[in-house]
Amino acid sequence: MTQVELGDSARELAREVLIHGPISRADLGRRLGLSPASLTRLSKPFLDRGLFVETAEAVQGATGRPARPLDVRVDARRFVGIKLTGEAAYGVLTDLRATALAQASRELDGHDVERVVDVIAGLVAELADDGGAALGGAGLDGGALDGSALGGVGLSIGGNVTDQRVVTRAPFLGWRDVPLADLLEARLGIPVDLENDVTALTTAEQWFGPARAHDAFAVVTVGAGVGYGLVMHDRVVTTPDTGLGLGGHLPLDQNGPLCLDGHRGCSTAMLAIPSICAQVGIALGREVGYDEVLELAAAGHPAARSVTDAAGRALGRMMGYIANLTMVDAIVLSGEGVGLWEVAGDTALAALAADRDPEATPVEVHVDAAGFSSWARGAAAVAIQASLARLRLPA
Amino acid sequence: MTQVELGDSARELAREVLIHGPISRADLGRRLGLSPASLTRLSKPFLDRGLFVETAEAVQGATGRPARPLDVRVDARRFVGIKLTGEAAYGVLTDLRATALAQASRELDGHDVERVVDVIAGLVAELADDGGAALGGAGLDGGALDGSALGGVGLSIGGNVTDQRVVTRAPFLGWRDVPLADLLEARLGIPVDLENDVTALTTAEQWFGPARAHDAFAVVTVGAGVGYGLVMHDRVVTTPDTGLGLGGHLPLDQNGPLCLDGHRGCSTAMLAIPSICAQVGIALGREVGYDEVLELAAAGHPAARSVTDAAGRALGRMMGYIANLTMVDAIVLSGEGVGLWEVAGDTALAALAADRDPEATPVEVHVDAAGFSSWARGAAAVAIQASLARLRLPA
DNA sequence: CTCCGTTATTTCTGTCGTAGAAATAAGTCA
DNA sequence: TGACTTATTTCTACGACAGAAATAACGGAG
Repeated sequence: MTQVELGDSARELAREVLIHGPISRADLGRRLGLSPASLTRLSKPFLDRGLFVETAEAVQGATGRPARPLDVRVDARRFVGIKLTGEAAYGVLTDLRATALAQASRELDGHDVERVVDVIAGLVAELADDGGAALGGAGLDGGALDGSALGGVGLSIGGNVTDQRVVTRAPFLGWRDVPLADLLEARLGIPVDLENDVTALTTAEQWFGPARAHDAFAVVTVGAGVGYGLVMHDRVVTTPDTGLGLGGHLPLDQNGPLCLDGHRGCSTAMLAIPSICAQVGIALGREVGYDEVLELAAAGHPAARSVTDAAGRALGRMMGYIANLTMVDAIVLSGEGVGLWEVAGDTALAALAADRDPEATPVEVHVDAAGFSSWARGAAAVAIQASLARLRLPA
Repeated sequence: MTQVELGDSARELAREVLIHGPISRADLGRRLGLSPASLTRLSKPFLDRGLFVETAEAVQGATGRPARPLDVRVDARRFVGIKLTGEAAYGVLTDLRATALAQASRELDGHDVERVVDVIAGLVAELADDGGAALGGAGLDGGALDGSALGGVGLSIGGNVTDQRVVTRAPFLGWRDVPLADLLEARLGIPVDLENDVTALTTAEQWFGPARAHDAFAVVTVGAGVGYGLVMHDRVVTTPDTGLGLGGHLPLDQNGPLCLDGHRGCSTAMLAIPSICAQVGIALGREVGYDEVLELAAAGHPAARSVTDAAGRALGRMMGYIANLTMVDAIVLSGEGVGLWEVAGDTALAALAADRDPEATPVEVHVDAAGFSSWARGAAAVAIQASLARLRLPA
């Protein structure tokens, strides 16, 4: 009756049920290449623990013993995801499938590490309280599975993170080698896992997003800048350069505006919110917000229309490069700037089609309209994933 | 003493020794995550069969029991690789590491399947004879391992191949659904494996190329067209679109010439041999061959220089897109058009650097100067890989 | 020259994860 | 009600693995 960490097959089973549940043992066996006997053996500890539940699936007209599909108990634990920027911490409370239950944010009053830790801890406590979840929670393998405890906190940040423990580089905060996970765990008393923000968001899309059935897809985020993530062979691609934002400065339009780095018509210059607002603002002779830009474009205002059309063509071209070079057939658009899709999505698709062999598989484009909270939700996904990785069940 | 197919660990061991040998069991254990006991158990059948050999590595000054590195017997079998185009079949005879031992080619006298099969069979027989290897050979698990027999034939083709058995689409030959592997095996009496030509070449670079230590890299081929292959997480990326040549028409220079499909400044228009020759030919007012173009450019001829510089910038830009979007840090250039690198490689590297974050990992560029025979060698690599996949050893 | 220390490899043995086969279960349909 | 189908469980054997100990082959110090 000792608790042991999950073997490879058990871990894959847990992930498969989390992502595709409810699902029968027979289907799981087919997907995982395991025998019926193994499925029974491997699922029993999860069922005994209460992490898996069986649902009754009414399938009318099918012969044979009815399947007893397995699912995860989504409210077993709550998780908090925090997206940290240079100005604020944005948080979301979620269940085991990263479904947002509450959200909140707090501004930072400076970049001093201890002050930031204070703000984050306060935000976590607020979110936990909102969801009726106690701090000082336990992993998935101890205590009641009734959503009354936090399973963990995920925190994502623009920059480089090492081993999910240390922020090695965070340009917006001016940080180097900050052991943020340890500091937060000391304050909160629950596990904390860090990740680069684009990698975190990509992880969320891999496990919980509309492209989760694809074993290869790309993620493009549009916001203050342009971010880019990639999943190949069912694994998020990360390298030592993750955090530099290599997708943020692709040449897309040689007649476009300049970005801060002096690149004419690169992805950030063409797509980022500040750049789009600035271009339209010049034409209007006044500052203009992003929502207004999109409204003006939707209403046919010439200057707004011109800028968003060029942005749409640039986005389509970027998706063409992505699909043709990474050979993915699904792309997820996320971030607070995806409102652009409403006014320029058709233009983007036309540009993509122009750069793509007509015989090639069509590229699915999924738009995650959740806006900025997707970043925090990505952080929650990191916490969920880490929680599963730490899980130990009776042998 | 029954013969069984290799388990996963044994197969990985064979591949690791083939790619990185000579290598000690201790190092193999570290690379494969296996215990010393497992290394001994798994390597014994290979040693008994004579496929592995032990080398004595003189390491002066090291303490402890000297290592007995394992290597493959490269001359255990010969392999033939055939690259089939619309006009000819090009062949190469290799050893177990795809090292070319002989090469030959034969023109096709039409696209009739039976006639093409005749030409290929003749070419294989010629190459086998050149290398003193008998047809009607055996797999790696039967007969003497002395290079006196062919282990198999690989054949690569531009287009789509299914299960390494059927050419489902070959535009240059006008073929659809041709069971070429069966037809050739009936004629030759040895295993034949088919593959898309870019996938085959990518496989060869993965197992035997200078980038083989990277678990992710891209391959760009320059020739009559432009081809593109990708390895991610140590696996060649293939999709149903493999064969369409999605890397062949990337927009790279909006002031470039047109390709046959009407794309201005796409990769084929900028880099392919026929396009470069045509551009220089227009300036010279006469037809000009590729070798002459490169010579003129090297000598500073203005028109040739201009065309190859533009091509270099386009290549650099393409490599920038590849590295930034696939996150690889190695790119292999191959094909009969890589002579371009001699005259425009510096220009290409400068263009790549301009599109790449200066803090990002430098991208290694490897140039495979073997020319057209790389295609045939790629086909041989497919045969070698398939031969290993079919291997059965005593339990 | 002998002994000690180090590293590599082999041998022995037990453990663990797996699947095949049979049994059991729960439905539909005639 | 019985036959058939499909799902799941139980029982049992097998194979792959690693831990530990033994063996091997060196270099270096005394």
